[in-house]
Amino acid sequence: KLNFYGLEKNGTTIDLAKMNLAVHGLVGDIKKAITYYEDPHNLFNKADFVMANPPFNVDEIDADKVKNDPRLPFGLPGVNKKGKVSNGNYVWISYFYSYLTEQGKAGFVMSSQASSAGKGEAKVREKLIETGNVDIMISIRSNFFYTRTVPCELWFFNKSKPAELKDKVLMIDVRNVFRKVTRKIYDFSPEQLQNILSIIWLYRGENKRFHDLVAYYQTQTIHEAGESKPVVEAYIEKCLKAGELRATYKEFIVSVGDELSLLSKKLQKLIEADYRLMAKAVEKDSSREKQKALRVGEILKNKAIEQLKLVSYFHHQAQWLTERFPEEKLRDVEGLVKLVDKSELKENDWSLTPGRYVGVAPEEIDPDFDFDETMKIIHSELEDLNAQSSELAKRISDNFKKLEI
DNA sequence: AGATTGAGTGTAGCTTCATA
DNA sequence: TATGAAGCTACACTCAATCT
Repeated sequence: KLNFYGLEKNGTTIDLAKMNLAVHGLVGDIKKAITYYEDPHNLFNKADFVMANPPFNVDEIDADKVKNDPRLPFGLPGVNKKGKVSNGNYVWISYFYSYLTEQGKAGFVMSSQASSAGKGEAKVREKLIETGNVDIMISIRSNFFYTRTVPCELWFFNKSKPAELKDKVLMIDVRNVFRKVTRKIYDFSPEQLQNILSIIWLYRGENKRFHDLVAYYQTQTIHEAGESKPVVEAYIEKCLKAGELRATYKEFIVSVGDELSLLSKKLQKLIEADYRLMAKAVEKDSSREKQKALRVGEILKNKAIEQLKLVSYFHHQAQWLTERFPEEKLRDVEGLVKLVDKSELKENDWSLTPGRYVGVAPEEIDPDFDFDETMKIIHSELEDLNAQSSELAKRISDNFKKLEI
């Protein structure tokens, strides 16, 4: 059974935290406190797990008040001339570490600056790494927060690491793994989250879970292909030129693996092209009935495309994993992951920034982006807009003439 | 000592949305 | 459908601690 003990100085946030616990059916005690100076739950060496998202780069912690706090086992990170701790990040980090029991684990969000900061902060970091309990570091790109655009890093401590992983840190850089929710907000899709997690399974030797995930994606690809049948057939029924579409569909329904995904993409292209022909034909003769038929066609097209995309999507997920870890074992992957040991950290000023170790990823090609196709669409849109533009210019000019001033 | 940086700030001007 | 308030975005600019 888990008991939650929370600390927060903001009243509204306390209410939110309590609601969050209640909604998830959890029991917890959230106390109003300023964590820098107080430990009302007396958590020192008591927590099996620590989870936190502390404020970043705070510069108002009174150094005198915290300098003898037992929760700073690695010392003060540095004091500015105003008598404040120059940056609060390592106060938070030290506190989280000190709350852990002998087997405890911690995971928290942290400002990207902290993992490579110099001076006093580097000293604290060195001592922290020397414990051998820094487990995993993950870089997250900007726009994952709803209200701020800052990038961040996830830090994980583990005091019960197996002996062979002691003094090793798994560096993961997923700054180019994301899904766009809106123009300003990004997140991970459930599959992206699983894929990141599966790297950690390999690190922990839970290779079967990795294998099962790949197998799941493969089954799902076939399942989604099956689901595609009725929607694709519905479109073919109404389409303008059935020839090539029908032939490709015949191949599609009997194919497997890579070919299944390729044919799903080919079908998508053919359907898009056919729909464009359909739309062009209606423009010229826009009777109400034909307009209506076009709208039906558009709905059918969208349904078919959406479903076909799922086929290539799940196939792509399986491929993403097997390309990077072909033997279903952890290995260093350029730009994504590297298992680093203490000596390498030392050579790099004890930096814990994943990007520094994993290198730069080879540019990934968006599987859904087709340059020729996109160029064609943009070109035809431009032509329409140009036509409209010259039509409007002519009307404006005519209107001026009519004013006869 | 100078350059860089930032869970910075403020505001004009545009878009969106509810209302009459 | 016209109107105005609120919301949002892009831009210009701050300033001092930290970095080199």
